[in-house]
Amino acid sequence: MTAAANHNLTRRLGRAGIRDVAAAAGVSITTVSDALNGKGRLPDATRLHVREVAERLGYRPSAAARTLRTGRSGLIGLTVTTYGDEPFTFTEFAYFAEIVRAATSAALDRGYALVILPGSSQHCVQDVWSNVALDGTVVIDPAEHDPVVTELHRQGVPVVSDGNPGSTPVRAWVDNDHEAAVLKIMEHLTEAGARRIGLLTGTSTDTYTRLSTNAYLAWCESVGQDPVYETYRAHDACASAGAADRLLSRPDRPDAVYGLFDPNGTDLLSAARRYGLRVPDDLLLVCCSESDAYTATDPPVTTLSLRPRQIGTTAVQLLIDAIEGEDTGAPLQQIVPTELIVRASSQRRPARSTVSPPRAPGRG
Amino acid sequence: MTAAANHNLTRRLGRAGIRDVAAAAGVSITTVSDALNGKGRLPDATRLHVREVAERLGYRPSAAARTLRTGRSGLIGLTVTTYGDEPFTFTEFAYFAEIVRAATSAALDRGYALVILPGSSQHCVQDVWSNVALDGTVVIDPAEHDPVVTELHRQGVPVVSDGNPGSTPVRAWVDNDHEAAVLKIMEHLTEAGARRIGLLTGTSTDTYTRLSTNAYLAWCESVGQDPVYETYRAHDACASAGAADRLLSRPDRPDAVYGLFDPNGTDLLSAARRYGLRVPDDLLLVCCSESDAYTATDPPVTTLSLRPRQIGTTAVQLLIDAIEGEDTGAPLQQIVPTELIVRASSQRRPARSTVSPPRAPGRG
DNA sequence: CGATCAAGGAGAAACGTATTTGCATCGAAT
DNA sequence: ATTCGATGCAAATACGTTTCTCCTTGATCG
Repeated sequence: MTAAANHNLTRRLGRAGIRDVAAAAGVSITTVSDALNGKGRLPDATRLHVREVAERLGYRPSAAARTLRTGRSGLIGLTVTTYGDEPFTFTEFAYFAEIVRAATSAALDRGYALVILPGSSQHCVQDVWSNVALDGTVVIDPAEHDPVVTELHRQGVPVVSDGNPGSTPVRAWVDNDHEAAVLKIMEHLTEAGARRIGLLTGTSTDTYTRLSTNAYLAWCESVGQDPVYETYRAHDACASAGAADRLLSRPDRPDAVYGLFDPNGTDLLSAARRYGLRVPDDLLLVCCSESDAYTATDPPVTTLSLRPRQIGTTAVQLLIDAIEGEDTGAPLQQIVPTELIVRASSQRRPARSTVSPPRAPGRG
Repeated sequence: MTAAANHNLTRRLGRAGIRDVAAAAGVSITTVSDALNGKGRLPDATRLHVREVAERLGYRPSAAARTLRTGRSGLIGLTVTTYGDEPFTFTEFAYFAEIVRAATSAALDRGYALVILPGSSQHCVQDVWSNVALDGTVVIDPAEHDPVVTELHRQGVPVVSDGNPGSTPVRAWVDNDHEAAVLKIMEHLTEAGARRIGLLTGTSTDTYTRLSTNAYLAWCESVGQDPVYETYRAHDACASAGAADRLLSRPDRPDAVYGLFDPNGTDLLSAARRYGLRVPDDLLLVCCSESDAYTATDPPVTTLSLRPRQIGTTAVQLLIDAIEGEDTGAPLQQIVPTELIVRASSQRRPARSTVSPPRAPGRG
């Protein structure tokens, strides 16, 4: 009597295991495993027979057991900074949502599933993180010496980051060239006739804010313009409007503005309306956003897209390459180009049909 | 010599396991497990000592082993219908994104992680689904006799659905009352002065479309209005504009329209512009959308929100209750109320300050 | 003084799979 | 006729936990 047959007598409950299949097919566990996974040397007859029996019994291999045995779970993590209770920052919502969407898709395409995990600041981090077996993780915008990344690295879990990881040890990373993006926008506005370009930026010290602001300052220096900018707490949903207002009420009011964050566009638009400034005639406007809301504003606003879909996809590709040990020769650092979507707000003399006529200043 | 100590001699590679901790602490494996999990009856001294040793060794329990042993993975699935390569339908993007966001958050709050999985139509479904051990799954908008749900049910995995599951066997479900929502909108438009209300609806047979359309037809019957509606393939990104155009070019042109899908708002707006119709003066407009783009259109458009955040949260709550066997007494079917966000497009005489003056019809 | 009991902890059996090793059998080659 | 390699499959082991059972040791009580 085989072990499988013996086992078969002892239990009748629960779902069918590999042992049940072996018993039912009259073969050993090994043979079942080999037949189902296409390994070993078995004649086609055996293979087919085993598969047929497995099918009939509705056998599904236990993911947990397989993971334990092979050390591979087929799961990759994605951590998104959480503020308060909600994952994803509100203001960067469309950006994160697109990344998640693209990353999920890219992972599924290669047979992996994606798990969304909380960022370092969560309370019950330890719990949830250590309760799931990950083959690798994508970390969005890791802080310098990020504890999550450090821990993962210690455990030998490959990490790919979105955003320059600094000295944090990651396998690869992907990012935009934020300096180049700012320069592109400055050039665009200049060509559209801007004389003094202002910036709406944040107070936080994350890489994106820092690099972009510095690029702006450097550009100012290079063209001999005095910097004109206002900062605000970018993660405070209400603060944007105030900053926009401050920027446009300055004595040295700019005739063009670039806003680094998503809500800046609408807030600048309504501030401009309050001060009787026509866009784009009196004020050129660009903001960084993934939202399609700016196709329908009055006027439509030129936006800079950071291409979150490509970022998500690329990060996952790099991660899975690392997991599977495929040295694809792809550079370990990939730069995703940004995309400037030019709309009416940054063109001085566009086709006028869709642009509102000048109107008297009123209370917005 | 204990088994743990014995083991300690034999292996020196890889990460620390529970055995290594036991050996280093001079206790048995059982004691380590109990100490770390707060079980068994141990004096605080032992507990502390074990924890300290575990910490020093950087011990992290293997999620796979724990899952295998306990039968619980701490993972819940979320399946989102995928079209082509991308998960989430484009037109319903904001809706799905909000559900995912809220579901993720709700899951994390209760110590679970969320895995996004492909819908039934994917090619490699079998692979990815059976490679991850799930404690339960939220299925969005399951089809009648959905194969994924059926299979999960067979495996004893609890399922909660968003949308009436019909005869598909789920543990609980959550949905909006789509009929009530349509009636609410009809009343709102009527109060705003609408005489003939039109509908922009889809050709597909999913529950949402069907229920909403039928509710509209029933309402027409009850008030004695001839139905005025156009249908289009709602998942075709470009088709909406054509349908909006058709609806407004009819001889029996409605003086108010409700659009069932997200893009309908902007498309109706530009169609109205093309035909020289002022919104809201000549045409009242409401559409179902989660996008905040409609706060910034000209004029802002009244939207119906299906409250995807509450849907996602509730679905996850119900699912985890089912997983943990907590009969909270909560009804197994929960209705999430919809929210009508009234903006200028459906108010005949609003505060006019932000509304554009009438303009001559032009080519949009 | 022997029996009872509680505290503290050790042993060992699962959980369900993948994999390594090894045992037969059989045809062909020496 | 013996050896040999190839073929088809079974047994056993390991993956790292959790948990059930049981053992030991002092202390308490009748």
